[in-house]
Amino acid sequence: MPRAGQRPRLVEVAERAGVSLATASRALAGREGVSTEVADRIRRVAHELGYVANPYARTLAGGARSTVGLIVHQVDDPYFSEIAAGVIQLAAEQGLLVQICQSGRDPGYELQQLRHLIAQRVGIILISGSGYDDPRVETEARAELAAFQDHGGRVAAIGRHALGVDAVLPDNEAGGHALATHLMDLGHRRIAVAAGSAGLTTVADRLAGVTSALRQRGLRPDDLTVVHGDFTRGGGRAATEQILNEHPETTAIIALNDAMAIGVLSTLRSRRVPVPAQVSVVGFDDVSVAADLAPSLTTIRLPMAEMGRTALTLALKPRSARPRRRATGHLLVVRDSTGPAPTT
Amino acid sequence: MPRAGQRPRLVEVAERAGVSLATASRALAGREGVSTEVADRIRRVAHELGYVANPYARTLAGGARSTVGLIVHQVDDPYFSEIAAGVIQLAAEQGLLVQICQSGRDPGYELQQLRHLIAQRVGIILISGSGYDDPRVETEARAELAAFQDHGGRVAAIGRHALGVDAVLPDNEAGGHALATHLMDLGHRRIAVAAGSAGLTTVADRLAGVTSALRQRGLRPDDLTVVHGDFTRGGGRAATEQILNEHPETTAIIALNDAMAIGVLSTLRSRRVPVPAQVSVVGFDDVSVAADLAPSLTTIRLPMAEMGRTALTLALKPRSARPRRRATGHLLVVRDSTGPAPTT
DNA sequence: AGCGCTTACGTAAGCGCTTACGTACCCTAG
DNA sequence: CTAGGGTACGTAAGCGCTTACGTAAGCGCT
Repeated sequence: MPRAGQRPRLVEVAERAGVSLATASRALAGREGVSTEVADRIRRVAHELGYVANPYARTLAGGARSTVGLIVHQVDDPYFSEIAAGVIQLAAEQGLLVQICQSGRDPGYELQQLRHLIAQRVGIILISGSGYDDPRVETEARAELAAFQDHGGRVAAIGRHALGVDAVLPDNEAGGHALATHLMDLGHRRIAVAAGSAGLTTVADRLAGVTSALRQRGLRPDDLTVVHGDFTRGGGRAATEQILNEHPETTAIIALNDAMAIGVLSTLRSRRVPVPAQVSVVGFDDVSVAADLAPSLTTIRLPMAEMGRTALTLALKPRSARPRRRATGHLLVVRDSTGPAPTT
Repeated sequence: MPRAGQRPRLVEVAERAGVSLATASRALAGREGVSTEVADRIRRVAHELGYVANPYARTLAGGARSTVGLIVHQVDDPYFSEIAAGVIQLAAEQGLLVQICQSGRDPGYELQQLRHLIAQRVGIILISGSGYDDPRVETEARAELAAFQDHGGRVAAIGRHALGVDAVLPDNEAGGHALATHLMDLGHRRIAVAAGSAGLTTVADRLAGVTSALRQRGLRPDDLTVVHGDFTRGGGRAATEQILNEHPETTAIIALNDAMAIGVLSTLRSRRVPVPAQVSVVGFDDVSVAADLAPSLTTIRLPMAEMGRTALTLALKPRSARPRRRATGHLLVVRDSTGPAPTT
């Protein structure tokens, strides 16, 4: 009996198709043990009725997980929102819904969000961030995720390793290497780095690439100034102030992500430092505004949307014995923010 | 009996507190009919056990809705991601999870996402967009939402009206008026508008504000060039090309959102048109990069995050007889992209 | 003392689905 | 012709929670 103004239930479909509840369920789940003829009829009736399974009942009864949880630092940071866009798009194609959380770059709060997601019985969790800088939190998160996976949950990390879960990772080190090499090719020798928090694996890796490139060219670590700050525009501004004040001889600033690079450019502009005539600037990520900045930003392009999609793809597969890694490509995009080092 | 490696259930809490399931449920829901003493004991036990209610069971049984659905055009557009950030933050404070969908600016697809959300029994739906430009889709969406609300669902719209639901709305017309007035105060008479799709209410309203301001100053409609495009950076670039080619006398461009303004600035730069010396540019929204562009963008500030929060607040209240409206403030932020009209 | 009313709690009936198990049937082999 | 086995389907037991209803105790009142 259809109930006035209510969504149809599985019983309605079953009745109209003249079968039992179990058969209807099996047919719609595509499970075997139903003759093709009957299954077709059930599917047709379901479609006619506009039947959509109630995900709460389905999950309660132990059925398919229909939602994926996504934890990002900040949705209004383009790096994360572009990743999120990829995740959401693929999820929609698969008929999955995405539950999104922000950790606000606070490891403790991120752990809390993670627990919340687990408590909410979200079946799949994607974490897009840059590693925990608090080892205690890292340990707890790892334990939490392990337990979650043991109960059949699926997890994938984006741009972050050392979490004991599947991960999609850009080659941060190679990217850092490419940036530094590009600058040295242009004659820069006095290079400063505007880095994010020291504890983030992303920062460590990108920085390692930079230093290894310098070493390859015979530059000493002394030639490199590293200022740690926040992976935000504000962090970039603060870092630039410090660099300009303490190392006025700097001719190139490597921001370890584009958000910082935007802050760097903004501060240089207000300080009336011509870019790239006096100081060259590079970023990392290639968020979409990077091309529209003035000057347009030389940076490392990361396929953010694709990284999000890949992570979801990984999480959709059954768990493997050991965590999988997926590398992503990267590309040095040379634009107008870099130029030859000034001849003093 | 606690089951090994499983999350505790309500029964476990009830048993340990020496009460029945019903009492435990009532106590944790904060419902009356439980003595303070017993309620406290139950809450304490629940906390000790790390009990978190299973949202699927809770929803199935007809309890509280624990997730809010949010439909945006594109998560990687700062306007939407800043709104989303507000929604997600407040939702987290309330212990709600946010299901996010992208419509990709396609009304048909948006309707589909809406249906999906409804089919998934999401209890609260927030729509952040700019109205449908397809009247058939609009009608269907309206019907769908009405039925959803009749079943107890809650809906709020952000920056969009005419949907028969609660809405939080910036005063787009006043904003448009303020921008045009600002430019005319600077002596501009040849003004062009880079507008989004003609069907969007946001576009219509902002444009109406612009034209009314011109009329107030005695300018004729002929003095205004309006080019419709996409509410994106690409749309801004295309519009600028057209404006520059067809109306080279233009001294000021009003982009009806910041994304377009970024495209406008980018094209002017590559065309070597000095801003604001030759052409002034204004945007609308004040997305956070606006201040960091070169030149920094004069625009109308909208409290995006707050708009998101307000929408959720509206949706959390019981439905009122007639749709509620909440106005948001707006503020003209003058920066470096506007200056006196060139004296020909 | 007896009545009704309120308060505090327990009992049990679902919510809509999945799935283990049971059953009827047909086919083939002995 | 019967035993054994496979296939297609039905029966019913939950999943973990909310809540309508029932009940017992305590209170004031006549």
